[in-house]
Amino acid sequence: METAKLDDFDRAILRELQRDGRAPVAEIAERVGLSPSPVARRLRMLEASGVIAGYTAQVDEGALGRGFSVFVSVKLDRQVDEALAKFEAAVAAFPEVVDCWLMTGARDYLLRIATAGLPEFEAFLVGRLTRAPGVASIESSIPLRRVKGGAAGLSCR
Amino acid sequence: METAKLDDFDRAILRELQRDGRAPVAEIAERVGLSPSPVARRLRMLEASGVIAGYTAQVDEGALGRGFSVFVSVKLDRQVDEALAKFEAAVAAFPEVVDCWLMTGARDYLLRIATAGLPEFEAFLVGRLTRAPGVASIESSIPLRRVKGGAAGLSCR
DNA sequence: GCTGAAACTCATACGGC
DNA sequence: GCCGTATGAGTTTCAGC
Repeated sequence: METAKLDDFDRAILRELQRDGRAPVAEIAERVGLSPSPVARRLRMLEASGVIAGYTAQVDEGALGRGFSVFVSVKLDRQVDEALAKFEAAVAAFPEVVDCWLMTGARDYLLRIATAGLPEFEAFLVGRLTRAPGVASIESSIPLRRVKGGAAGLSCR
Repeated sequence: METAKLDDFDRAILRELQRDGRAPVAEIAERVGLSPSPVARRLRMLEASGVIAGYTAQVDEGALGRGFSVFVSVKLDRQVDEALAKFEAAVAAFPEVVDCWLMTGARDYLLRIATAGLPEFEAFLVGRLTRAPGVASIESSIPLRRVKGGAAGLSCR
């Protein structure tokens, strides 16, 4: 897969699809100023090249019993490859972990945990996350409210 | 809008749509064990009640020139309503800010900034973010790699 | 509330420019 | 590489259970 060069039409199509991932080709075509055929062809190109990784419904986290988020930074007891791989495998298997980044600096990982509420978060923290392989210490930060985000670049204009 | 109660079929439909937001109704119907008609009706209900906030294409951040992320925590000089509102309005207008949370604790906001690279991040930081209304101090943390996430709950099983 | 069929909209392929 | 048309797939509506 090669990183294809995108022209203004491609970027316009991507913007429309970020705004509405189920938008019909005909509607996208009208908004970007093209007929449906080239839009469909560009779409297949964007999907095949990996620029569009997929499509997803933005489901309200509260409706799925995951309306309460906590940011957790994790430090491992060792930072060798195998230790990272084991911890990451554990994280991948926890549905409560909705986001996870390997960091530079004092903390090794930054995670966002989504559960139904504080009691459920506590149960996950002490029952599962602290027992994940290699975990040395954990710090939790509780957000009050999401100001922006959810879909990458959704509110960009 | 009332928080509707969801049954197992609704949750199955939501799971399918998180996995593939453009999945045809007929395909969803087959996977959840229903005929297309009730799936279409439930879908409209889920959209109308806000359980499905929308649909979006998962666009590769690198392809849009935003492949480099930095986490930034921000402290304001005051925490009264008007100060928060002004800062949040500024944040909403910055396309580089892809995620923003109002936090409890020592720092007021946690942001994820996405730019093309470190020089572009520096330009955004000193030229725009530090000049946003009310900003007192900023701390940056640079991630090495995203381990999990992107679409809420995508890797949940 | 689900099923199945009919009407309609939308997506894909092809010929022409 | 785009436009316009034709064909087939997918969506939506409605009668019946």
